[in-house]
Amino acid sequence: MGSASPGLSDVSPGCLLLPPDVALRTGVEKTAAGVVGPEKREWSPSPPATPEQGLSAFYLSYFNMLYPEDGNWGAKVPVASVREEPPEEPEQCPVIDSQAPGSSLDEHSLEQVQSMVVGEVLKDIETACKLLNITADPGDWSPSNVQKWLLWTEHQYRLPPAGKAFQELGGKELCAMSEEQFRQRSPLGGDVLHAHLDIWKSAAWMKERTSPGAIHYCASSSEEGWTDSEVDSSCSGQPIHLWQFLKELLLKPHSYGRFIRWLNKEKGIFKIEDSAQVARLWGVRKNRPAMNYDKLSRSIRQYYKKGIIRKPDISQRLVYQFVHPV
DNA sequence: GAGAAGGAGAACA
DNA sequence: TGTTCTCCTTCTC
Repeated sequence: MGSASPGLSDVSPGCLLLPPDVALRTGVEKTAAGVVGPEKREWSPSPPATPEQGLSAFYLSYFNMLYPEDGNWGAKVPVASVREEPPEEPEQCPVIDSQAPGSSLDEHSLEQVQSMVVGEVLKDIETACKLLNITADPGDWSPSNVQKWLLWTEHQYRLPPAGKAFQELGGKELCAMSEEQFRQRSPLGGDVLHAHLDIWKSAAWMKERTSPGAIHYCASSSEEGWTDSEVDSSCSGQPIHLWQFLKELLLKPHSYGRFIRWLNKEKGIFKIEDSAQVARLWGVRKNRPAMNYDKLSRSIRQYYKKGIIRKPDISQRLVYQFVHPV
């Protein structure tokens, strides 16, 4: 446990997860593969039909739409960023043309970009898997997993609730549905849900291709001071504890730093910046839609007696401390 | 008013 | 049985 999934090892560990804040900031128009919004595009991700059809290009196009104006991206990749998409050609999956006149992408840097993009998409899904405690392959989902994924995706992209429309559907049934069927069940967000499911299916497909065997995400997200073995519960089959969940969020500052962050990592002191969001995430994780911070904090306080969490010496609101930080 | 603290009982694996 | 959820009251900031 705690090792990076095969096929991801060549990916830069730099965290550029699909952060909820990005999703929330940009809305669905940036995500869902551009299938919604005023500039609706008809691009719907599907796994490459042939090995020659590069997966990297597939994910790169996904990334293009995910972060079309992410200024930091250019700084992270020391090469020319992904080619600007022309306003037209909505039917085509954009392909990077490293030979294009004026392009400063050489083959090496292109590979760097491609591998990073693929890695980030997979890490993104991996994060959701861990938080929701579901497998990466939608085909394996139970109806309850499907509901979790729906709840998650709806929140991420501010879609209208569609859980009831997909009730009793397992992953296999879900995967077999066309975009039109998604739209019929959820007229307002069905296309987005379908696009996202497509991305998950593609990722699972690729994962299977690159690493024969079971798909399981037990990725390393280790940052000094905390070890995955004590935090990553999602692969153990054991129900996750709240304190583990909090550590998981703390380990993903790029994704959840707006909600919860370290004040003093060495001492294990952290602050819940957005109590409602943390409670909501916990509720999604535990399938408790009625979860709120009042209840979550009560659970945290139960840890006082157990010596897992305590209030710091200088007590502050929304600030807690892990008794054994390492 | 929001958060903290803690009692008490229920639910669940 | 242990853990977490839920509801509640009281107190503090």
